[in-house]
Amino acid sequence: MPVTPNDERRKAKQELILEKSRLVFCRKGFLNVTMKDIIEECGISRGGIYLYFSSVEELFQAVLARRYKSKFESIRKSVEENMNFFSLLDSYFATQKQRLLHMEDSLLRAMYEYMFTHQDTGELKFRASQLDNVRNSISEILYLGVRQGAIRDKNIPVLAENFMFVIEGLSVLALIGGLTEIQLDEQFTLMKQMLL
Amino acid sequence: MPVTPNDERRKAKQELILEKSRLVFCRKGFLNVTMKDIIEECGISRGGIYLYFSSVEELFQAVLARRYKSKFESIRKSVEENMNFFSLLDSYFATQKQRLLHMEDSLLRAMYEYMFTHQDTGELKFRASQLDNVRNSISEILYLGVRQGAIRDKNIPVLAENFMFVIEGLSVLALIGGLTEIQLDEQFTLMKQMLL
Amino acid sequence: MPVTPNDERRKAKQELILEKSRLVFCRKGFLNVTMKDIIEECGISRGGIYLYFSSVEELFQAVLARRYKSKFESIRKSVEENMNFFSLLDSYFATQKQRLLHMEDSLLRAMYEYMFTHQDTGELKFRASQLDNVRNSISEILYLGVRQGAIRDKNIPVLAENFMFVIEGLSVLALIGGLTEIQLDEQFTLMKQMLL
Amino acid sequence: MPVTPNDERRKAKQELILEKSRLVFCRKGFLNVTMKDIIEECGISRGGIYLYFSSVEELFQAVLARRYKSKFESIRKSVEENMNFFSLLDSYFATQKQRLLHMEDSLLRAMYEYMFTHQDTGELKFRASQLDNVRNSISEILYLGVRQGAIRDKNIPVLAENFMFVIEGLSVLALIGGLTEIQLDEQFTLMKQMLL
DNA sequence: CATGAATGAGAGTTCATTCAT
DNA sequence: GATGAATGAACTCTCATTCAT
Repeated sequence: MPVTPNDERRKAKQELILEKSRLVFCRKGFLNVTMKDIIEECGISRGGIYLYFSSVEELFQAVLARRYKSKFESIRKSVEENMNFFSLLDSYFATQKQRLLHMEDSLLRAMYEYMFTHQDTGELKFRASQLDNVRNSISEILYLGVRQGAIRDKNIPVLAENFMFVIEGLSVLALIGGLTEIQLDEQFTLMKQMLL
Repeated sequence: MPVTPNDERRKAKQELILEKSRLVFCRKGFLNVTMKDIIEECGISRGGIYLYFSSVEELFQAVLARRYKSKFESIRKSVEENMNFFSLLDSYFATQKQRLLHMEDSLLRAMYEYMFTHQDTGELKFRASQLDNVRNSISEILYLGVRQGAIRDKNIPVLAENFMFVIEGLSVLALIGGLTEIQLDEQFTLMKQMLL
Repeated sequence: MPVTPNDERRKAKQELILEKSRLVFCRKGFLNVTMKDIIEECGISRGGIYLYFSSVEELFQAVLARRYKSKFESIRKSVEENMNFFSLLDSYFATQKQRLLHMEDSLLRAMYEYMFTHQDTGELKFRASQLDNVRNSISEILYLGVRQGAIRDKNIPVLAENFMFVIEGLSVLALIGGLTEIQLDEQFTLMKQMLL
Repeated sequence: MPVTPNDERRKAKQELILEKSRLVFCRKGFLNVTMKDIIEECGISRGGIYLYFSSVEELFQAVLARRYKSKFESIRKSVEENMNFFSLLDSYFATQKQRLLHMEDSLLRAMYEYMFTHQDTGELKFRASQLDNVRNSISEILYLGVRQGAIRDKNIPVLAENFMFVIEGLSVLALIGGLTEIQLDEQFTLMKQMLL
């Protein structure tokens, strides 16, 4: 709920709030976060937060928006630059591996909590669109492989979606704390085998 | 929770509470359920519920425990009876399909909500053990296929785990409302192809 | 917001709350009254009041309803019993005089505050209907006088309304503290002269 | 409120604030007006208003003071000029009628709200003095009628006060939305009859 | 003088949990 | 055992007022 425009200090403060809030959401998820948590982390006053965000929901959406703004840009870029398929695939898997092994820094838990409790309000399109992004990214990578002759053009969309589902499943297991590096490697290896 | 034994009425009442509560959890998930919802559905008094369960958490755990007690029994039985592999696999996929297309009757949403908000308390082993069950069930089915010569014995554990992850991913998408029957069929078809 | 019916203790407590609240409304008007004032006067807990009334508004309406339930009954009765016109008129004026000279025990200030701040919500019909009652009471008294031949049947409705307006004006002055007994007597005397 | 003199800009700004505030008070009454409403209507800054008025109360008092400064001047003038009594009376009633039928442009609602919530502070003498003005104005008009031989010199003070009360009663009804033009005309007609 | 970001007291409301009956 | 009235901690949100710039 911005009150007045054109102010750099405002922007800076907003940025501070978003960053501090992100830490809170990573630590506590979404549902257990109260405005009190936010203001304590930000060192701001009880009423002050409302000058920037009028609810935890709005704040969380802003945190997500900021976070995932340009996450899939680099992949697209690599594809356009016709990077070597296997390198790109390995790089993609490596990135996912990093993410999955360090869930404590991730907003994913918060996002799930947000999703499941906001089913009715239609605001969960956010996560759906994120999944779209994942699928599209994988899809682009696979089509790159096809163009480079590295893999056969056999049902790429379904394959991409399969990888997306596996990664989502891995994410859930990671969140509940039962995912090992070995399991991860096994799955990524299997996925690569599926391409041949 | 007093444990005065030899009281059938107590058992019956407990059962009633669990069944009614299950309906509530299916309808509202876990986090939006209050004691009021429970007691209203059960027609029990506000204080009375505490004679059986001392918190919504405990109640939910009991509901889950009752629910998933003998869910994987039939698969084990079919395996022991050396049922035809492809029939069993199709049957398993059909069961999953039913479940995934009718999430409104399912406790899954509630379970996710419970999981994500109870990370710290170590009580999320429950879901982990459920995933174990899924993996083991699939694993048993696949080894049946191997024994019947229907598929090759190639990395069955990893394959079973892969299927588990895919199903978990499908579940998430089902919960956020973006899963179609076509997507489901595509994935199940793909999984079958992977076996050959 | 009653939760359960048939309970005498509930009725008694409700009655207690209404009576204590009335005192608060007399003392502080309507607008400056908070739930805190109410619970402190009632010796009830913060949440407890919501078991009976879900807002100060609802509480105030209940106080009014209880208060003015059978206020105009006695007049009607006297009219039906064909009481002597001048006695009834004097009695009516005496009652009003008592009321106007002891505004500190009256809900009138609270009612004005309620009225003026609830113009839009259509709930101010309450005061309008009270004014109706005043007018009707006066009207009945005057027509009694006509029937007894004490006064002429000359424009009774307008006259009754005039008296109502004068009394309303007197009430306002009483509330702002500028009304003397002499002024009152002068006006009542004048009104009587108007009838001849 | 600093009183740095010899500053015309200050005077002008103060005047602007008073006029804009008056509009707000007419529109929203007194109690629902916040400093935010004022500063938005005035286009002044949040802190700036405090350079001129240190509270909504003070501001409202100033608005009233400005408003009713010379309201009764014209009547006095007409009386001094020995204007025809019946013309002046009709003119006075016509003015009142206009006011009573267009309460939405009036500060009266705001004034009542102010009065009733500021009983203790002794600042409600303001309205009392306004009523004095009304009574005095009517009184002067009636004495003019006596001097012109149009009416008898019979209890003019009490009669004037009676008219004042009726008008006050009419005002209240007008404010709660139940006053019709017919009722008004009836009362004004009745008042004229009382003079004969 | 003027600004508007920041403050913090305090209002309303909900709900798990207790305890006299 | 069973009841449900009562509790009070915790939460969200508003707004008059202050103060560094």
